[in-house]
Amino acid sequence: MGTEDSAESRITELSERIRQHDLLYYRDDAPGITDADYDQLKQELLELEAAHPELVRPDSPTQTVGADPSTLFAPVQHRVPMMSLDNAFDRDELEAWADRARRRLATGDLGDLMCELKYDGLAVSLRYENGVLTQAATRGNGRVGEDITANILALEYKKKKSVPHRLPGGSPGVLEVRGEVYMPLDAFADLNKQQDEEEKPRYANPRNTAAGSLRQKDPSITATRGLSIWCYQIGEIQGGPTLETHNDTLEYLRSLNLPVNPKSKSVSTIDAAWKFIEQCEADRHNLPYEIDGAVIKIDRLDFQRELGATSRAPRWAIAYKLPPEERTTKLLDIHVSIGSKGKATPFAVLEPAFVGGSTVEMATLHNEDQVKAKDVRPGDTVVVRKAGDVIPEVLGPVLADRPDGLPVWEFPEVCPCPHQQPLARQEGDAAHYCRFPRCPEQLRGWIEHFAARNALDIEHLGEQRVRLFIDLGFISDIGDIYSLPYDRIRELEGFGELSVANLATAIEASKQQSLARLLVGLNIRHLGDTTCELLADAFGSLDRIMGASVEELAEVDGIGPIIAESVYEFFLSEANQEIIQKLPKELLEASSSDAEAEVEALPQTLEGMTIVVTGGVEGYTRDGVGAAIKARGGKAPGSVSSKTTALVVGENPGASKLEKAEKLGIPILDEAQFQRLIESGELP
DNA sequence: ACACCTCGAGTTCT
DNA sequence: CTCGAGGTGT
Repeated sequence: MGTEDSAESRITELSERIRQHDLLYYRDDAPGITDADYDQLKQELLELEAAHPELVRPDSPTQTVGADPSTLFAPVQHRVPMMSLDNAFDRDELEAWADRARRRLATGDLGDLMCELKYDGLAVSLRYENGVLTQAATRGNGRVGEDITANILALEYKKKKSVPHRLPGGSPGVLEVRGEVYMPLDAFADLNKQQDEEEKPRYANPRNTAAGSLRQKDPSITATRGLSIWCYQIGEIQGGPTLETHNDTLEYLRSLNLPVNPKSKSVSTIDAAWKFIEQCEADRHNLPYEIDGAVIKIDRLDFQRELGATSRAPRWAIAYKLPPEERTTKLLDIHVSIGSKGKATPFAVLEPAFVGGSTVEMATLHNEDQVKAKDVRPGDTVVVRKAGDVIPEVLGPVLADRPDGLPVWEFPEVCPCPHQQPLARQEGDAAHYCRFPRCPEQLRGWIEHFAARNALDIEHLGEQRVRLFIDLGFISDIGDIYSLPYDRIRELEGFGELSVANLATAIEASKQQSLARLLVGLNIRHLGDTTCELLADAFGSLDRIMGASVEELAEVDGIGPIIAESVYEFFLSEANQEIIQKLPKELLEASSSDAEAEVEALPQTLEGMTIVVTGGVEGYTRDGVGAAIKARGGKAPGSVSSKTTALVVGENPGASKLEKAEKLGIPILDEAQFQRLIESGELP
């Protein structure tokens, strides 16, 4: 009894003292105690609480309210949606935004503008109730994010620029703050130094590493990553002061010891805002953290309310995206890769260059004409960038740096595989092809294609293993996949009992796949997912497709003479017929997918509509969205055209589709509107 | 014959 | 994402 009492009073005392020191540290910026002493107090409290869990109070300074590990990454509904921002890529677009806003405002005047940096990190929401951090969540899709309270609490909160667990006295009943969690460049450098010392792979860039760090299941790992945060917005506030401008908001957040970036600037003209942007661009690499642009906001909050928001972004703010980074590097050589159907694609082999957040060593050059048009030659210095922020692209040579007499690159005459068979380009074609039927490169491509997700979907049979099995002579066509010598595989290095079993199970499961997927796996020229589905639906069985004439094949809507001929030719080949004989009976008897029954069961709400999706939609995989649209009678092509009924904009949308849809005046839907559309077929 | 949709294929890196 | 090319409608 006595120990319980003394423990309780000691806990109270420790909590009080720690809270006092927190206040001194945060509010007054004047630590009243050394770090070591502070840590000792904290340690004692932690130990006491561990010994007497029933005495742990929710507002204890060690707490971890809502930080129950089981809630980590649980969905969190944002009470006020976390919207994304519209983008401007040049001065004209910035002016256009300002004009639109001016026209919407009764006064016709924007008032002051707040210019802020756009930090390259992860948007998060922090919820304080009565001054205590109760919940932290990722942005997610803007409406629903993931609970990361435990990870946020684990950040070294005594360090400035990190997240305080408690706010100073007099803070509002409810305060939901938005900010960007980022990894400072020095923390990133330290982490990589550590990786080097431990001979582990380096992390590619601070943004992804910050994201990965916040996604740790073990918060103590997150704690070591040196993450920081910049707060820049209030989502919800109850019982706080009256704020009139965004500038007030920033000042207020600062007064609560929340880290607010000092580089924000208030200006009164678009001209000055543009100057700020230019300054950002110039300073970009002198900052201790990464930015990817600037944000311009209308300062007065009453103006912000008057302007409101579109379905996806507020009208009172615009993000200026810095142009994708371009770098020069050496073009070491141009090699050719052979695709599963024999297509020879030239690609640039580059001196590794760090561009747009990752190191680039290769980039496709598409075909001979593209190489000629760009006139890039091995030995050139070339300009490289990331197209759409992801795919490396060679823009062209820096002619001034070209060595004298550098020879023009010629397309190789033979296949890079050991058989060195000729590569030929047919009249009217852009591509070269290797036509050697037993080309090992093509075989590898075919096997990979057969096992791929949209075909037979065989897990655990990836590039490495395909290569290995071909080299060992285990596989010389797709039929061999079903008679792999497991006894010998078991003896290979890197194959345990479990991995062999996994592989065997995955191969066994693939026998249940549909006819359409089998067709995809057969790797027939001109046939892809869509056309295979068409054929499967029209004929119902492989037998009937094999027995069909060119004319019968071409009768299918969407199949023309060229595809029909290609299919007919494929099945005419004796070699192919033999391979098909080797496939398991279940597969050969596969019928057009069972999904058909379900398709009919769904209400055909999207009949006659063509819905294009950009970005990821909550609750669906990328392919899944298309399937959901098609299952309801709609079409889901990959690009926007004048026939498009609506464009659905999800997470991380592509700029090109959005732009095109805007130009064509096609309705743009957010995820909520898309949900409604799917359910009822109603366009907003 | 032509324009405009679509589709397929190859591709990068984490 | 980008390029090339087949299919379809005018």
